[in-house]
Amino acid sequence: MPAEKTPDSKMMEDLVSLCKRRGFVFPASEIYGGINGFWDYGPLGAQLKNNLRDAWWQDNVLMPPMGPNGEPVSVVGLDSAIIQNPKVWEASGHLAGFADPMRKCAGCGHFVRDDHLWETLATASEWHQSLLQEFTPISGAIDSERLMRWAKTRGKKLAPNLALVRNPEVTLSWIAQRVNGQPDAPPDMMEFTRYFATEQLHATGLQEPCPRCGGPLGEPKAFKLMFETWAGLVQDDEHKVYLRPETAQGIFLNYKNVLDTSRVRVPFGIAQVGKSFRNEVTPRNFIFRSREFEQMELEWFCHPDEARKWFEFWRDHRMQWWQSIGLAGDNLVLRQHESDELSHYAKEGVGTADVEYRYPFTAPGFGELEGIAHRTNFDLAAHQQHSKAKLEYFDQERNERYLPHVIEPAAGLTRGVLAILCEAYTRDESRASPEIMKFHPRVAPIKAAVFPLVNKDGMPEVAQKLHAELRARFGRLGMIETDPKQSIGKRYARMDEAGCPVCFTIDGETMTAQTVTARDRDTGAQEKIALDKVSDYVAQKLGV
RNA sequence: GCGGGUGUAGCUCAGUGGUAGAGCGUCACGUUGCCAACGUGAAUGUCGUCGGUUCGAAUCCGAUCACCCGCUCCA
Repeated sequence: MPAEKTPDSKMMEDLVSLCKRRGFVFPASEIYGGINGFWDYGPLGAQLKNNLRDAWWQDNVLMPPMGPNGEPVSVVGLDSAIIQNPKVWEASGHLAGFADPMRKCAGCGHFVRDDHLWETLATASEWHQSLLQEFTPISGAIDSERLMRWAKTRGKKLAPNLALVRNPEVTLSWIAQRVNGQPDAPPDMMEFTRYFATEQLHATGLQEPCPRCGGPLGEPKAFKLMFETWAGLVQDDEHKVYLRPETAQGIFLNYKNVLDTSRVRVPFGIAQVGKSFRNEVTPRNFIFRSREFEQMELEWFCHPDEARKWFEFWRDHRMQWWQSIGLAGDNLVLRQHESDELSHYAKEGVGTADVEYRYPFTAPGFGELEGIAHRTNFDLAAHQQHSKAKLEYFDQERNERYLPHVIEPAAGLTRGVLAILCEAYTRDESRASPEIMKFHPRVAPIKAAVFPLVNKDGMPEVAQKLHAELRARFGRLGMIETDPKQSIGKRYARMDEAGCPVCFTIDGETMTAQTVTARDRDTGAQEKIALDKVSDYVAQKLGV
C-alpha cells in the first residue's frame, strides 16, 4: 500500500525539517548514520527544553499553587542517581515484569508472560471461561455440535483468532481423533485448550492460545525493557545494574531522607526532573517515543483518606499548567482512564487521568503528555517490604501511623517539548517567510532581538547598547539576539522560524526621536515605542 | 516485530550505467532606509553504509542502518 501523505504527516515532515534547519533537534549520531530512538537537542532545542523544565520547577516546586482549601502546598526537589541498587527494580516490579519470557500473539500482538499463561487463561480469559462451560474435560467427552455452535456464536465474538473459531471442522476433527484414539487417557483441560488453538496440527504441532483473542502464541522470548550495564570492571551478573526506567523510584527511595531532613509533613511533595531510559519496542514519531527521554515527576504524599481530594487538585492544576504555557486550544484534553487500562499499582486507587495532546501523528486522536495517577501506597509498601526499612509516617495531628498514599503527576519533558513545537508550528502562506514558531513567550528560546535597520550611521552602536541592556535584565530567561547583517526582512524571518516573540529595530528615528520599531512575531505588526521603554515592553511581553 | 515507502549540499529536490547538479539557506564584499530586497563572489558532497555485477555504479543487484506511513506494542 503506497503511503499517502496526509496534511498532518506533511506538517510533521516540515516541522522535523525546520527543527534540523534551525537547530532545535538533530538525529543522534547523525554522522554515523544515526541510532534508532535517540535524538540530540541543538542550541534552540536545548534552550526550549531548559525553559520548559524551569517553568515546571518554578510552578510546581518553588511556587506551587495554593491547595484545595487555600492552604499552602509544600513541595521539595530531588535529584537522584540514574543507577540504583538493582533491588530497587525488583521491589518496584520493573524487573519481574520484563525479565520473564514473554510470548507474543500472532493474531492481536498481545504480550503474555509465559509462566502466567495458564493462570491467565483460567482466571482472566473471557473466551476461555466461556468455552469451558461447553464441555467437561474430566469425562473426556465432547459434544461437537455444541462446540460448533459456540464457535459460530459466542466464540466468534470473544476469540476471533482461535483455531476452533476460524476453522471449527478441521480443529474438531483433530480433537475427535485424539479422544477416540486413546480412550484410556482422556485429554486434560490444558490439552483440550491446545487442540482448540491448533488449526494445522501437522505443520505447527499443538499451539497455545492468546488469552485475549485466541490466536496462536509465539515462542517465549525474553523482553527486556530496561537498559542494563555493569557497575564495576567485571561484566558479570554480580555487577549488573540498570538505567532507571522512571524517575519516580528515586523519590520513593529518598522519601525517608527527605522527611528526616526537610521539616516537611504529610501532605507534601517531592519533585524530580531527569533522564529515563526504556528499550521501547518501537521508537517512533520523532521525539515522542525515544529510548532516552526526560521526565518531570512529582510524588505527592498524603493520607489515604485525602487521596481523592489531592488527585483532583493535581489533575486540574496540571491541566491548567500546560494551558498556561501555550497549549491552550482544543489540542489539549484531560482524559480519565477506564478501569481496564489502569496500571497494576493504580487498580486500587481513586483513578488515573492523562493530559493528552493531539499530535499531528495521532490526529484526530490524542497522545499522552502527562499521567496523573493515584499510586496508592504500592511503591512505599514494596520498598518497605524489600528493604526492611521502616517507611511508615507518624502523623501527630491524627495520632496515626501509616504509609502515605501517593498522587503522581508524571509529565514527559521530551513530549512537552514536542507538543510545544507542534502547537507553535504555523504556516502563513501570505508571508514571504511562511513558517513561524508561535511559542508562548515563557518557553521561547529567544526572548527578544535587536536589529540596526542598516549597518551604519550609528545604528549598530545603539543596537549593541540596547542588546546589552536587555541581556542584563532578561538574559537569564533565554537568549537575546542581535544581528547587524543582511536585510531587515531576512532577519525578521529568521526570528520567526526561531520563534522569537518580538524584534526591536533601531532606525533613523531612533537617532533623532529616541524611538524604536517593535515588530510582533505573530502579526507582523509594527509600532513605535520609546527607546527607554523597550526593557519594560519586553518585561510585559514575557509576563515578568 | 510485520508490511509499504524514502535516503544525493544545511533544507527542498532533479539526475535511471559514462566529468556531481538546481533553488533556497549560509558566509564575504558592496548597495540598502522596515518583512527571506538587489549585485558580485565563496564555501559546502566518500550520492546513508558495506558488499556484488560492470571497462565504468548516485543509477543495476544483495545486505545493513536511519527516517516516514499503516498495523502492533509501550508493566
